Amino acid sequence: MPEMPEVETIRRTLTDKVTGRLIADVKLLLPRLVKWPSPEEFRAAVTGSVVTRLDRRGKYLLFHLDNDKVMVVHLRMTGRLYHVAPGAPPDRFTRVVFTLDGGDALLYADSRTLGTLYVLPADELWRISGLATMGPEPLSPEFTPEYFRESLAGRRVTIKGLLLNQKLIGGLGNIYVDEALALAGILPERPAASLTDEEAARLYGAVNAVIAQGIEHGGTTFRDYRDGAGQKGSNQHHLRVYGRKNEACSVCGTPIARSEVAGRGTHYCPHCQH
DNA sequence: CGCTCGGCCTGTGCGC
DNA sequence: TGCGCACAGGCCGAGC
Repeated sequence: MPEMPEVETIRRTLTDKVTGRLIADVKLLLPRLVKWPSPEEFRAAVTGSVVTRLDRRGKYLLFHLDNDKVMVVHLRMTGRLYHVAPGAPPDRFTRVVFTLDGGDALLYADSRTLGTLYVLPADELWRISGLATMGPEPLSPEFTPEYFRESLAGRRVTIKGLLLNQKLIGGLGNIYVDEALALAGILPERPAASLTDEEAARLYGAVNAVIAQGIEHGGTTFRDYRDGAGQKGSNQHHLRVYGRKNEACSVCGTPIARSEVAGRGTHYCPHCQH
């Protein structure tokens, strides 16, 4: 579910709840979600450790532990990670329970069970290929207009497909790609290399803008997404095209269209985007 | 190497 | 009301 703004919101809302806290117990209700090492080793490594820092890279959350290991969580489509008080009502989709020393807990819930968990020595994070190959993130110093423009050169893939490629830009997903293209006035199926320098500059600014807006509004909740306190985001009220098929474009009134680009449901304004 | 497609899983909402 | 189908915010690996 979550893209960079959602994962960043989870990180921000969870930081104070977990930093400096002892993980007293780990219940793996669905052990196959642990991708590295074995579920037994995962449980042994995490139990009894203290969280020293909570980081994010792209859509990955990184819990640094005081045993020089890092617990890595990727929520994929429907994962949720949130803090609950002692005795809180159970989440129907709870897959992992991290009980903290105060009896409160960090829950990992996931209806489609596509999420992934790992624990690794801090210097072996390269074992997670998606982390090792991730490109620069929007709003980061490495993500420059020049980097973006050069990334488009010679690319025959659609501009939407390129924006979704985590090796080139880390953290974008289906919602924010559609939103950035709408803000920039560019059609999703355009070949990446066909963008002019002016269009590339506009899209660069739009990518940063929609991500910043998503974070500002605490993420986009359509169905499953919740922040680290279990609360919904509000960015769904500020979207231009995503999920608005047949609704009037806020700029020109033309009905928003939906098609498939790069294998994903795609929303755009057929009048404003070229 | 670049790119597309199928697969992974389960739940929900819609049309009939 | 019940049923089948389309669709879902991500990513990896196979194959062209």
